Amino acid sequence: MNVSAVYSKSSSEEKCGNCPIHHRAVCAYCEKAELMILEAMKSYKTYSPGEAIIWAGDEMRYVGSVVSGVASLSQTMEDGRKQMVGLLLPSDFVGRPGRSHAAFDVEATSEVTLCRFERKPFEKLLNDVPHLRQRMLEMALDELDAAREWMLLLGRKTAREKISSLIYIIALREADLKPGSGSVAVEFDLKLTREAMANYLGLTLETVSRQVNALKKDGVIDLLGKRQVRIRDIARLLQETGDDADGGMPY
Amino acid sequence: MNVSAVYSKSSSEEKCGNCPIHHRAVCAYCEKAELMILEAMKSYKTYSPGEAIIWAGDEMRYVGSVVSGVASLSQTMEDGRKQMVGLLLPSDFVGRPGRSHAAFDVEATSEVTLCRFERKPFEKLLNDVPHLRQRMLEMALDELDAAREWMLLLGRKTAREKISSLIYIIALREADLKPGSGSVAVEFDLKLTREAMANYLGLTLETVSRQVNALKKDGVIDLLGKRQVRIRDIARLLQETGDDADGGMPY
DNA sequence: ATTAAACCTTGATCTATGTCAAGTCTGCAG
DNA sequence: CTGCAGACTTGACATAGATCAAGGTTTAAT
Repeated sequence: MNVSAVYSKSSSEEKCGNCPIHHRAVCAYCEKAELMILEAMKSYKTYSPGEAIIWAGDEMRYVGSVVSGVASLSQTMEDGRKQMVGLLLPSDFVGRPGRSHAAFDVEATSEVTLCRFERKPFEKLLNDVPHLRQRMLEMALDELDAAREWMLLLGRKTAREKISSLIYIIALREADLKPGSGSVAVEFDLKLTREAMANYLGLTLETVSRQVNALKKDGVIDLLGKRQVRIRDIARLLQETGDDADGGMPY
Repeated sequence: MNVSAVYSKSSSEEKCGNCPIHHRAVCAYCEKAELMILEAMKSYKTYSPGEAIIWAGDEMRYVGSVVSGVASLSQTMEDGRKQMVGLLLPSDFVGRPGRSHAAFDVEATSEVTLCRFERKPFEKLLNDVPHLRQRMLEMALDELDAAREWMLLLGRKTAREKISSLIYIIALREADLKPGSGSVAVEFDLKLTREAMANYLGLTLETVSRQVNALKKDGVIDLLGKRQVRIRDIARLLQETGDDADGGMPY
């Protein structure tokens, strides 16, 4: 099923009220009247896997929200070393208001649908609509916390802990979107190649492959196809991440 | 000379107009009238080197700006592995509005003076004063960019590149505060122990020591005392960081 | 059905950085 | 001046993860 098609076709589906990410995105706090302004401004665009959404240094004409799919924010060094610096899942915001050019590359990892606004008018709106800027600040601060959690992972965790953390985080966000899945065995698609995972975790793809299979061998997860993962025991997985059982994790 | 004493003694020095960080801090866009509200609310507090400003999990009664000195934001794993996730230099903001408990540890690295506001009233102000929330959002987004730059460093750079990047970044901020120092040989105090550097860079202190001395041996920097550094050739140092000569660096 | 491209796995080996263990230097308290 | 603590350096050795190399699978196009 092609989820994005739903959003690019029928205009009756373009009502913000029906939007699956409405309660989490920048627009989360907006009221009816405010949503109508956004509705008038927005346009959907769908990108295919591997397609570039914007390159670092490009002029940033649009900003917007990920409606479906997974995109990656990344940086590349001159010699080709690449580091993902953000994983953009549904409801995450793309682009930085108040900056005319993109600081990082954004690429569609799976098929991605964006709900876009032209940057300039959106910046104006940000000044005029309190609910919008309040949510924007909140999201920026949440992302900052997430980035800092990730710094701990990159700087201090072992390869096994890194892989476990990634799977755990994706699982949490997946479970969140499909509510009602308590602590039953969670099963989902990673939507990332081994190489993409490696770039996110600061590892090589070979190490990712070895560690994923080690987690399988040790009975922490099952693999049903290369990217389809079932978590056998969430508590066990959490242990493997090296994180405090309770603490921090702002996800 | 004890800089902080200046700010904790005479009340004539507590005018925001005289404040050395006024043009960069959260209050940067505030007008006279707005500054007067802030002046009425603020209090200074000085911490000695090594002292904790707040621990992760503590209730966050105050937020505020670093006026002088260096503080570190960090996270510690149960087994003691520690990662700094932010270096707080003068004008940087401490604390997260909209959150009641601290997510990270904040410690004074050198002697640190903070310009503090009680969190609750400050949050209210953030809603009422457009200039304040505008700057707050801008600072959050800048920090997010900086955190992402740091993710590249942690995930992909070699030890030598990491050390070079750290020295380069501190040098830039130092030079910024003492304007007029063009591309002359910059000389400054790192204000960080080898261990603090290691925790920031995701290395061990031994590796930091070896690489700092290697940079000295290779004529990139001079050491005048353990933490006093002179950069012989800034362009050369920039090369050693592995970063694009032009691109990114949001500092 | 056959082939090719993209992705993934697995093995053998190498190396940057960590770990462990002595030291050295500096400044300060007595 | 002496000794002590904290910060730093240096060496020898260990190892996690990188690198290099060869196949294996899956998907989809011809």
